[in-house]
Amino acid sequence: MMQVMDEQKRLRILAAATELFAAQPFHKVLLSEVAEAAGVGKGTLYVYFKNKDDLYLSVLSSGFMRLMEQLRHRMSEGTQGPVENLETVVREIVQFAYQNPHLFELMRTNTRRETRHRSQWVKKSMELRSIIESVILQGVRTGEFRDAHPKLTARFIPGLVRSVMIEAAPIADRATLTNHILWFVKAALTSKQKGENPALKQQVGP
Amino acid sequence: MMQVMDEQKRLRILAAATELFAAQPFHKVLLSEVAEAAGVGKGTLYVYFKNKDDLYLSVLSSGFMRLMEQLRHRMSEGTQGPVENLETVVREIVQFAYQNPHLFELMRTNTRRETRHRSQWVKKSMELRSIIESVILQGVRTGEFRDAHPKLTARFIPGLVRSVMIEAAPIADRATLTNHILWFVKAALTSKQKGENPALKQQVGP
Amino acid sequence: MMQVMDEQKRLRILAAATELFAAQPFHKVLLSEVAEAAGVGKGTLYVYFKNKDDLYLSVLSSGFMRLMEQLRHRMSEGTQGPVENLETVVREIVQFAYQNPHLFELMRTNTRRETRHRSQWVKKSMELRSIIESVILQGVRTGEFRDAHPKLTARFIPGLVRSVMIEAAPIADRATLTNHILWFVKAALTSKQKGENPALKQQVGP
Amino acid sequence: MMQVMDEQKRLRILAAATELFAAQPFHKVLLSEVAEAAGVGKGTLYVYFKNKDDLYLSVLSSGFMRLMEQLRHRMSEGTQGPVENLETVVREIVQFAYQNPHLFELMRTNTRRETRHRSQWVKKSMELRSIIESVILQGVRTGEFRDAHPKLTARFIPGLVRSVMIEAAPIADRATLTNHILWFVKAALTSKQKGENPALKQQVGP
DNA sequence: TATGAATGAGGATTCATTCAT
DNA sequence: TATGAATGAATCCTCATTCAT
Repeated sequence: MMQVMDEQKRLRILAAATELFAAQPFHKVLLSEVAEAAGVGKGTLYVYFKNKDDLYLSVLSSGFMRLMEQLRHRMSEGTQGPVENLETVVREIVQFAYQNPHLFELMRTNTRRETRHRSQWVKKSMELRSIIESVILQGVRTGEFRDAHPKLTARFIPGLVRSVMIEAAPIADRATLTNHILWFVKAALTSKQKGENPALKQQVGP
Repeated sequence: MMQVMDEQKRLRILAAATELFAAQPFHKVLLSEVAEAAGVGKGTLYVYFKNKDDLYLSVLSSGFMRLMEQLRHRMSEGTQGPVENLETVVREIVQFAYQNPHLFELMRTNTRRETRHRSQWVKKSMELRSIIESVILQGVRTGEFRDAHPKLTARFIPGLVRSVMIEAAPIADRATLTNHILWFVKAALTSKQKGENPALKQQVGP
Repeated sequence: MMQVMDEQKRLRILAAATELFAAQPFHKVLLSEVAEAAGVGKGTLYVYFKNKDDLYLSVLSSGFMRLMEQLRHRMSEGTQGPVENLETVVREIVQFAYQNPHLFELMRTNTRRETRHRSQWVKKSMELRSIIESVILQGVRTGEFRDAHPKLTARFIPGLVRSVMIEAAPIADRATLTNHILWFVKAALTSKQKGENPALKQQVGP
Repeated sequence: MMQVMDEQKRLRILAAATELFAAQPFHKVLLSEVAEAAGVGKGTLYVYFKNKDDLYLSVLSSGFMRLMEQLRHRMSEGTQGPVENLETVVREIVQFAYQNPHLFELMRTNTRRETRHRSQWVKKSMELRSIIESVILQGVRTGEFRDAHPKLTARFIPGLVRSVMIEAAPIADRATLTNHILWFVKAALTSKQKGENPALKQQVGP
């Protein structure tokens, strides 16, 4: 009854909302402001989104999907060695974080919540993890990386990037940050350090 | 007026608020729920806290200060080698994260919000960073660590821990997680990797 | 402009609106629902009706006029005794009520609302009353009926039918209801009961 | 958590709402007006009522209960003959209709709808019917009344009164109306008319 | 000090109506 | 003539905050 009438308008709203939600906490963002920023009427928001929550979740969800799109695209461009691939992945995430600073800050928890967005989010989230994991596994296979728990590592790398972006951005420029993150991750994975990661008490789940 | 009469009550409120703020975004947390969870009247909240923002900041601030207390205490117990010290710091943070899971999830951005707490937060935050940084510097000095930007590293280590706790906790037990974090950080810092971190374009700020 | 082009469409809208208005109070009936039920676009409603109020009044008015048409037709078919005429009138109203259950439920108050329909309504309403009244007067003249205030009686007979239809329909079949109403009205008007209806304090108006 | 804090205030709100809902259609009644008329803040309405619908239903429900209260009270005052009892019942209903003209108009359909009010309404509704029915049965037993279907008659008498009040009120004074209704009902029930109400096709339900 | 009923500013949401196509 | 996407005025409702007890 409303489906995709004007995708352009939907995107304009999404863009305006992204900016505003990133700049202020949820409850300070007025839908009237979103509407004005998007150049549409207040009622129009409700044509494209169920309500404020839905709009917010859509902002998160769509941003995340954009990241995945780019990542999948880059990864499919010919095969590289694990180090190169790791660089690509990390650079891509960092670049995305720089291009969507607000959005990246928003990628916290809140996705736990209900709704139709949930499933898409979970799916994309898993896809991201598996891309990272496969890169690590590739390195382990070639002997260039060492990692007793690629699954764990894969899970927290995006969060690590986010953490750096938020905490360290104020004191370093983009190139420095990117290099530092890359160095840190590569250093960890290529380290010859021994004796760590003793036998696991418990199997690591999926 | 508002001279705290019952510290126990204040702590009960803080504990209830911590849990709720960790479980939901700020605007979904109702003060009536906080009051009920704490077993006090709604009005009582205003005896101990200026308003909702103040309560929120107090939650962050108080938890963070607890962490600092412990950390400073542990660090003052005799001098150790940099690796041991790093282990201590990381273990302490992880332990704190386990003991205050809700609080730890809260350590997001929101430091934007100003109030009287702001300054305390900034101060404690700086203290934590400088402890971590000094440990890294110690290692660099002894040649056991390599790090072109200890300041940056110091900044994101707490966030790294947070990220791991949140993302990876569901699929691994405590010991595994702790070891994995320790390994990752130590591996990175002790790596003999070369060629990374070229000259900085810009001075790294304070 | 707005010259009705498709009488069929107009009737479809009217029928859909009748059903919906009968099922829910005015403010719960959405024009979007009416449009959908009628199988037309929302904007089309405004081609045939000035606004929501106008549509509502048209529903009442058109239905009522249909009743009057039938009634006038039946009454013109030769002259009968007052009892037969009363039977005809009541049966006709009951039959109409059965054929237009939704519409009949709608015959509530709302004549308050003004518009152009108002006058038509009032006119038709008066015509119905006067038919009923004339039948009663006929009976009074022949001595078969007794009624100190035919005007009053004439006014509430349609409402009486409506009341029976709504309240009693769930527990009795059509024949039973019809007979019961007929019996009730005839019994009242042919009763030999005395002593009631003392002198009126005030003239009964038009 | 809110239950019956100040019954007086609840009644003030109910009274104000009754007046306003009777004077205008639902959607024209503003809660801000109700609040002002009741001398309370807007938010207070929501302490005592779930929402606008709930307030509306409460108005209907409470009014109806008031009628039942009075009626039950009057009926319990000593035993009378069926004619006297019928007079009492009808007079009581008429009197109530005069005292609550708006409310009486409201007693249309809308109760079909959901909610907690529903059950109370149904219960009171049944009680009213059974009082009327018992009076009719009493008369049938003493031979003073004739009625093949007291259940049906009992069901529509309140609606009959309502109908008269609405349709005929504009042209007659109170005494005239009351007497006319009484005469009509008594005339019908005491009529010696014969031959009506042939065998029923179907049992009359509860 | 503790409370929770009362409040009303603030903002999300609805839906009749318009108008470009 | 027919449409339905767009609109924003109109209002319901929320919830942090106050204050009398």
